Amino acid sequence: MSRSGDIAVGLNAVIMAVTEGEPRVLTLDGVEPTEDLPSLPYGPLDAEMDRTLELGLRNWVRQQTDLELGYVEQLYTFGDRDRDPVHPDDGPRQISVAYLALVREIEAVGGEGSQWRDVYGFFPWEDWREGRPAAVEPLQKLLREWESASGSEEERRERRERVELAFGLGGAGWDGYQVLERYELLFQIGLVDEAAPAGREAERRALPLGEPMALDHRRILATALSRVRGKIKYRPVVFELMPPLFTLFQLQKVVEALSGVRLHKQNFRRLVEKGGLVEGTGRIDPMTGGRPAEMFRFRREVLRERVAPGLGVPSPRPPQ
Amino acid sequence: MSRSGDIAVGLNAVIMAVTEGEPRVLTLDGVEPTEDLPSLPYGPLDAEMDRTLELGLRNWVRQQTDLELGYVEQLYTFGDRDRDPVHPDDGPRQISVAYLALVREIEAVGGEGSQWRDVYGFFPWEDWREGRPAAVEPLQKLLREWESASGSEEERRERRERVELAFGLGGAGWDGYQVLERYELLFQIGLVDEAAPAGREAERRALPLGEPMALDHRRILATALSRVRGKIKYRPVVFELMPPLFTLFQLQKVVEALSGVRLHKQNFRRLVEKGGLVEGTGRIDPMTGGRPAEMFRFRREVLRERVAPGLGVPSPRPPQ
DNA sequence: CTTCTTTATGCTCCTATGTAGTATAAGGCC
DNA sequence: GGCCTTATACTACATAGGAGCATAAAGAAG
Repeated sequence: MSRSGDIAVGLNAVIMAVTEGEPRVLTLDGVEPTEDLPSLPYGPLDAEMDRTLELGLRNWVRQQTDLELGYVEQLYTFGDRDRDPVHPDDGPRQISVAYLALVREIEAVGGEGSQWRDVYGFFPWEDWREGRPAAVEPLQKLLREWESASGSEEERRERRERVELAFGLGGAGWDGYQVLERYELLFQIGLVDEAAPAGREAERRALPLGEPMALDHRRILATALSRVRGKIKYRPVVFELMPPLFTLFQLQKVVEALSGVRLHKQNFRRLVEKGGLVEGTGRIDPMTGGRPAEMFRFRREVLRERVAPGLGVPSPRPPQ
Repeated sequence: MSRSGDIAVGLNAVIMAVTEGEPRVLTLDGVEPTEDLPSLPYGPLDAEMDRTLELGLRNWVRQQTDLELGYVEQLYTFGDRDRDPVHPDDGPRQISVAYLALVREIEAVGGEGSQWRDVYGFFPWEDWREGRPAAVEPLQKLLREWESASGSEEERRERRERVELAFGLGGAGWDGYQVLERYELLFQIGLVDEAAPAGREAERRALPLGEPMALDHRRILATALSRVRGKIKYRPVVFELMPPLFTLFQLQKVVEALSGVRLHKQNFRRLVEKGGLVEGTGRIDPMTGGRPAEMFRFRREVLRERVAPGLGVPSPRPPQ
């Protein structure tokens, strides 16, 4: 493996938490060469010091933010030459290996400029908890226009397929898992700020297209949200985001926050209890409203008992 | 992202096909510094020429093997400092981004030294099509010994949990998806050739531990098999491995080959037909034995109609 | 103290899906 | 024709997932 050209390897971290019912991501503001856009924390790989990529990540996250990461998994490696269309390539080729980390609640975060931000501030169209988000309708209209604005019949069909797949316009409903596909489609069409900041400002400003991020960081965040939504179904990763004791309703709220849909309360309870994912402790919650709720804890043993313990999210069935 | 130390970025390809009912992987023999062990094809990233990592991969695969890749997805990025315990680190830090590619049948492969090999030759314990593989029993016995061979109570419990999780010794059955976890466990225990070639030869030779590969390539292959087995459930990737027309039985054999388990014939048929994954063409197969079978083709439209079209593999329920 | 509101919890019904077995069809071969 | 093989159809049964109703237990309002 010899090297052709100059290459720099960096590590990106998508650090997520859910607080007060909102999924949050840790961002840095203004520390980048990319003006004032929020960015994901990242650092270079220290080829000599870091024995593994993941350890390297943990190290500089600890240094920069005083955060001790628990659950960490590798997400994806981004290495396109033109990762930042605004500032074209100069200097060494940037490869960055992105990681997803889940932390419980919002722990003390040191480091100047680091800040928790709502994930759905970057993807307003992904939050279906209060019904169809306002962003979806106008987006779908624009996508339909883009479909028909193509020259060849062949390309029109291709476009149509992509749009229907990503935005659930075909027979299939909206698939919460396809966060990345949707973002990339919007990016490619040039609707998203990062894509073409010089054009179509008026059109864009009229739409709820979400806050932009530096470089391709919003793409990385989309990848992270896709992964979390997928993984929650067959691995008990939610519990990485929960305190040791929690009520079933709190747990449900966290799952809803991540998956972006409302869940049926009774069925959710049945799912986690009969699935052996949690066990009751006699204790009672200091309450929120009505009848007090029991506090539960995660049952680690479930990992040994079941093949794919997770929290299924209802597959959005096609309307009708 | 400045750089500390010297780093080289390479691209690895796990190119899989299924022929005559066996999953195969394209390997190179003897072109490596690592003696005669088979290795996965790989090449350096050309920082100047390759616009994206995936295009870079496609380029040198085409050059080296005359193979035009269709379906390609990124697998994982390997960057541990000691990826090859036998030949300790010297020279630049090696990062390699591994990709999974699925090709139909065995197409003409140019390039000297390239060769298709059975995947289960590297992981004999993963093929449960003919019932429990011979490798499993002795392996489980050794794993149990390793469990109890620990000093502290705490560590013993940890080991037990890992073993039960990976090898289905707890209440949960064998999970076909955990290929990587199983390989890493065997590696860590030192049972696998790549791990400690100087020790325990006698013990190892008595066991069906699979052929070794160069460097950490067997780990990469394990990652690929995990991914394929997982993905097959919710995406119609099998069809990347099929010819345009096929009988349902042929399709079933390919799914069985990848997932490593036998499937119920009638139910499989119902699954793919009622799931809208395929459509019959009036044509009849030139046969194999009994009654002639109808030829089917993949229905691309299913992507638009269903959220997660795939071929569920029965979850191995705990015996009793 | 009673009533209302709120949240927690228990239970039932229904449908989709998954699993397994049985029966019939349509070829080749003796 | 009888017998082999494989394909295809249909049926019975268990279970998981979805939606709704009913009851329980707290605080707040009157």
